[in-house]
Formats: sequence, structure tokens, C-alpha cells
Amino acid sequence: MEESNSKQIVNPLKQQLLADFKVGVDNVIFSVDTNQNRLLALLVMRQQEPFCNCWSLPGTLVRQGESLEDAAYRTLAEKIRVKNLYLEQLYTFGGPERDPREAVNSYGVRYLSVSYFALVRFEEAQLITDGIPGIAWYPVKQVPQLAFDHQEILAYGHRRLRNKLEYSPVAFDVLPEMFTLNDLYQLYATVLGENFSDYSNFRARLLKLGFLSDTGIKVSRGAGRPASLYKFDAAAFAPFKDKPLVFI
Amino acid sequence: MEESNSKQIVNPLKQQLLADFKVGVDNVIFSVDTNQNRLLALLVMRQQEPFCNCWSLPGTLVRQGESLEDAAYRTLAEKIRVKNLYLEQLYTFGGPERDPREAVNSYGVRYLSVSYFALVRFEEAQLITDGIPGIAWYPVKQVPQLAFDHQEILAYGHRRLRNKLEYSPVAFDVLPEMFTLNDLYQLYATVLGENFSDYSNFRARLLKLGFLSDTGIKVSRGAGRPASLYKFDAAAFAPFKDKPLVFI
DNA sequence: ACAAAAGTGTTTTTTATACACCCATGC
DNA sequence: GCATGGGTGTATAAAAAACACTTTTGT
Repeated sequence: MEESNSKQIVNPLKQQLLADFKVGVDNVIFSVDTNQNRLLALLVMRQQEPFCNCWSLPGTLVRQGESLEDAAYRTLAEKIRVKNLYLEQLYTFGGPERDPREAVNSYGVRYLSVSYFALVRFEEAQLITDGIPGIAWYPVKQVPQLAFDHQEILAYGHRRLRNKLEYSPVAFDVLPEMFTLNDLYQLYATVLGENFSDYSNFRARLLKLGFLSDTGIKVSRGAGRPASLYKFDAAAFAPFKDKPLVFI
Repeated sequence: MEESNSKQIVNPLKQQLLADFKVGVDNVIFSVDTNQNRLLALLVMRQQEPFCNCWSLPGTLVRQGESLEDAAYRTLAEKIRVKNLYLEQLYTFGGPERDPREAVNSYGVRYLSVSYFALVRFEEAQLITDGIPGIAWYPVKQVPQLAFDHQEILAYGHRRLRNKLEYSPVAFDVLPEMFTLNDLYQLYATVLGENFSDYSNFRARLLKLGFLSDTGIKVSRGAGRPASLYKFDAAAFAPFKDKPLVFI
């Protein structure tokens, strides 16, 4: 940030002119349907040009006095009601010509997208439809064509989710508060692919670490022995913060 | 990105007005002095207000038609000449009031900083001083007060470097092309802290993986047996891409 | 000769992996 | 009873961690 910030100095070389930006925030919002073992992403149908009637990530343009994170929370709150959620910044996509609006009004206005990555509990999340039907959870394996470069942003978010699962306890932000060890295992298998570990070993390893507490409550899902419901004990997890590969 | 992008519609609620942004790029540039085992960051002395005569990360404002990455490369090229470098986006800092200029001209212009993280080889990097003495490598343990929120950005970059060292071969972008195994070990020890592994084990493990090739050339650093110079074999490393904790 | 740094090997402990097997329930 | 999913244990292989030892140089 060393350049002069005065717009008044007109430089003959076009290159030298600073770009004026509008900054958008786009959210990649994930949740997991434990019943069907599917990883879901929240999409909205655009109601305006450009890309009208095209599915897209829920997003907004940043307003005066609003921080990037505030904007991310605002968009989220407009679409779903949740009790808990995990949110972090993903990446900033900002090349020229990533938004067709740049070409039209072309006063050098650029559109930059700061993307955020969010995890919510599927059971708790209430979609705010407001009559308009253009909002839905899509299995990440079956997302339709998306507006702008949102396909790329979603893919980036998916990669981040896979990485985060390996060392951080984000899974417990997506799972219901009480879950069976099989729910947890299925989540990992769904996101990371079937070949990351054997269920018995996964189970034994996590239990030994001691941050999963058995509530004693049993649930029966059809046939088979009923499973115990476990809770994540955040305090007991503390020593494992910053340790890599806790969950393999 | 769903809002109307027309500036003309004046909304009585100030909140509803979109913010206009200038976007800056700030680079956290690291290198390692293998002779003194020090991790260094490149700082520049600001020549303008605000924060004139204050040390800061090298940065620039993004120009028309320029991508974020282009801007990052441009700043870098203005400060140092390097043959190879590693560059990736770090994080976007964008709260209101992070830049004092927002208060002054206060037409709702916001300053947003997209930070980039770069690694260069200390030996190859030629600082471009151009008479002005305000550019220097600082040991990260001894950086002075920095302008804006650059302290925070630097800390963030340092954390990223530590993480990247564990699974990606970025070390070889900071080390000279040929290095001793001790250079490599010292780099890890310097960045990760002295207690990450024992030298013998570190050495044995990496050699077994087979992507370090012995050039046969020996160097003597004072007393003791001369050490072999090794090279990083990028092709041989390929199978370890995406594998976590290759370097522990 | 001896200190200093490079490089090798050995032993112990811990962790990963692959299963086999027992347990509790629905039908 | 038996299929189904939950839950426990064991045997083997691999890797991490600790550290003793050998080699080659400068002084």
C-alpha cells in the first residue's frame, strides 16, 4: 500500500490508474445429512442479472461500515437460521473479468469476491424461503452449473473442508450435538473417501484420545444393536489443538 | 453478490450503501540466512503518509486491469530481483477503520488488504535499494513496530510458513539450490522450534524418502567433517504431494 | 591427540492396519 | 435363528523417538 491514493492525479498511462472495487462476499456453506450420508452445500437461485435464474453461492456486496465477516454473517442469516456455526475466510478471487458487470459499466469498477467457508448442523438449520423457492441444499456431488466462478470457489471450499477434518474438530460443528460413532465415521468416510481408515480402528483411536464422552443414551436405527450417543467435549480436546492429524 | 450494483439509487439508510474499496496487496516475504540460522522478513520504510517513516510490509494498491497476483508480483519485483520464488495468497484483511485514510477523505472509501506470502532464497535475492536505504531483511524475532495492521499480517504469514513446512516442500524455495542436510535441519529447527525431531532421525527419514539427491560435492564449515551438498529432486517428490506430514 | 561436525546403526516404544470375534437388537 | 449393525480384542507390521557409535575433518 504505497501508491498515492488520490484519484485526482490523472496519469496518462492507463495502467497506473488505481482500480475501484466493489467487494462481494460469497459463502460456501456445508452441512451433512447423517441419515443419508450426504455432504450438502447451500445454493441460491439468483433473482437478478447477471446470471439471473442461475444457481449460485449465497453472497452479498459489502456495505459501508460493514466488515467482511459481518457481511458473511448477514448473508448467512438472510438464508438460514442456525444455533451454532463455524465460519472462516476461504480465499479472495479477484482477477479482472471475473464478473461480467465489469465490462458493461466499465468505469474501471472491479468486482472482487472474498469467500467464506461455513459449516452448519443440518438438523438445526432452517432455510428461510420467504415464499421464493430459490434456495436449497445440494449434494456436492450433484451441484448444477453455477454463476460466476462459483464452481471454482465451491471446489476450493470442499478441499478446505477435507483438510480441516483431518486436524480440527470441525466435524462436531456439522454433526448434531449428540451423535453415534458411526455418524462420525460416516461423515469422515463421506468427505474423505471410503479408504481413510477402518471403522474399528477409527473408533478405538478416537475413544482413546478421550474427548468424546458417552452420554449413555442408546439409539436404535432399524436392525442391529443400538448405538451409544456421544458428545464432543471441547475442554478435553484442548491439548490436541494445533496437533496435526488427530483424526487421521 | 446479489445486491444492485447501481450507485445511483440513494438509499436513506446509510447501512444500505455499498462500500467503495481500494484494494491493496501486502507481501510477507520470507527468506532464510543459512549461515546465521535466522528466518528473515523483508520490510520497507514507508515514504508517504500515513505511517511515514514507519517500517511496513512491501505493498501496493491494485491498478486497473491488474490481477491481485500481478500486483503482488509487481511489488516484489520493485524490491528484489530473484530467480525463483514461491508465492501464494495468505488472507484478506478488510475491516473498516483498518486504514487511517478512511477517516480523512471519508467518502465511504475503504482500504482492503489482500496479503500474499512469498519465499525467496536469501543468497539469490538482490535488494533493489535505488539509493533509498529504506529496505531491509529483519529477523522475524526482531521486527520493529509496523504500519497499519502489518504486525498481524506478518504473524499470520509466520504461522502459515510453519504449517506449510510440515507437509509441503517449500523449504527448498528458501534454501539455496544446494544445501547440506544440516542446513535443512536448522531451517526446520529455526522455524518450528528446537523440539520437533532429533537430527539423526530427521536425516534418516528424509533420505529414505528418496527425493534428496547427493551431489557428491563436499563443503567444510570450519571444524568437523565436511558435509555433502544435496539437491531437491522435484520429480521424485511427486508421489508425496498431498500427503500430510512428510517432513514431520 | 582431540574437539567438532557428519553420518550410521541399534534398541525401545508407540502407532497403524487388518482382521477375528463377541454383543444386542429387529424380524 | 439369523441377519444386522454395534462394540472389543489381538496379532503383525511399520514408524517414531532416543541415543550410542563411527567417520572425517581442523587445529
